Amino acid sequence: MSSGERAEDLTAKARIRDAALLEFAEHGVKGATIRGIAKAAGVSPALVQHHYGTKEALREECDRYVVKAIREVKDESLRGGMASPGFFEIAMRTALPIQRYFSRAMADGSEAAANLFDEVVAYSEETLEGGQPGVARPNTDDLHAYATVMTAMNLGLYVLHEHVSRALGVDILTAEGYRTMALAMIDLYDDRLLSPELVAQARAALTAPLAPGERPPSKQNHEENR
Amino acid sequence: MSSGERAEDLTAKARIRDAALLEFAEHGVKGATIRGIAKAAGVSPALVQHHYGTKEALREECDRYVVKAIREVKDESLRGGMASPGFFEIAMRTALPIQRYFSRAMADGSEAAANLFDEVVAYSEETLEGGQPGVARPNTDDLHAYATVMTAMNLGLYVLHEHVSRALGVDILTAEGYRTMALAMIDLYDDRLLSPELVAQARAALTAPLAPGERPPSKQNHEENR
DNA sequence: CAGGTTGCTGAACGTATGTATAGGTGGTGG
DNA sequence: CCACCACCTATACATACGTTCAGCAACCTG
Repeated sequence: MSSGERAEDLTAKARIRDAALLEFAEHGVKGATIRGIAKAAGVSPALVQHHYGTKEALREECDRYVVKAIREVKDESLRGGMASPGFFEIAMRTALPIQRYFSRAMADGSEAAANLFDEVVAYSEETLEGGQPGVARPNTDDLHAYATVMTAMNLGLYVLHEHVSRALGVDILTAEGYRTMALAMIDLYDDRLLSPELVAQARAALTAPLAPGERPPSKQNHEENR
Repeated sequence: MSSGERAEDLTAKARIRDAALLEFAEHGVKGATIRGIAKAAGVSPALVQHHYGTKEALREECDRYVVKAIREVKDESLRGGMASPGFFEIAMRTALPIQRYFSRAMADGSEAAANLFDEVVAYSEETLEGGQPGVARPNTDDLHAYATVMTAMNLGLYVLHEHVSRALGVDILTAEGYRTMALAMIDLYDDRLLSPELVAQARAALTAPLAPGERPPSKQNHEENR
């Protein structure tokens, strides 16, 4: 962690790992090449094999490294007795290549990413359940689904960071862009966007129309006329 | 959009396109192969080239097709004079392969996906600004950022559909799973999760703390002191 | 029926990529 | 000095991939 390392201070093995992090994040696991990673790390392609064996093993090492780094940040912020739900903190204190790799792994779908997702969901669920100071216990029948949706929404902002950054005109992976985004998030979370009537109506539409015995409609939706 | 077509009723060219949609969505643009697409479509690899020339051209055709389909659904729901912000409707009325392709394209990053994202943001912004019945105008200084974040969050649920579905125990791309997710979304949007104190605190922390000596952000909206 | 057009296939080619092998260099211990 | 070992490289090889090409069958069109 700490990201205080200068590129030249690292061993070749570590430089390869860091380069792989970025290449995998940029082009996806399939799109990244050993040769590209080697060039980015300033070594020969053969050295990549020598240290990590296969491309798949290198990817698993990246998974391990990223999971470990994120866990450390998470635990650290837990020990700090944080007030906020933790997303902000965790996001900002995690090094940029790790964020990018994690976001891409989420979309690409690796086992490690899946485990980490579930872990973040569980963590959110605990936080929401436990009632951190300033964080109300959500008003919902299904806290797990609530935490899942909330987690996916927050992570989604990073998975789509390219588009969010473009729309906002600032890279959200920088302090300035992150601030713009976070402020909008707070506005959104602090907002009661939908009127009580519309909420009730939507809830009714979603809970009712699955008639008993009816097979879930494959894609058509309910009649919404009046 | 109908999607009432049976697989065998389609021309080979259309079957190739449909197969490409799914293969691109499943493995990404780089991961999908001409041979794999051909096999899925039940044709020879050479026919893919014959109809679409190159892999890149095939991808562009998929982009066009998907953008067109989503626009049609969007326009249709607009003409219907919808009440809700539209995400639910648009999501549910779009055929599944198109959803999957679009979600993946968002993460992979194609030009068409970028344009569509911006378009959805603009559409959300108008909807929020215009004040649909039941939808309050958001309480924010930066409506564009608000709409951007909201759009990314909603789309993020689909980009991460694999993980959301796993955590929820139901495929959110089915009616039942979608219902579970949508109910949680409504709970979330209807909720004031953060206490006013915490919100104020977070806002203060985000607007103030650009360290002294650090260059002030060029893009700030108003009131920057300290 | 001749000629052409359309839809489609099998085989082949050039290239990029993951991986395996042999070798080379520099420092360290005996 | 020699042997060893960790670190690193150049080369080679097999595979998978995108793409090209020649040709076949069916269907018009005159």
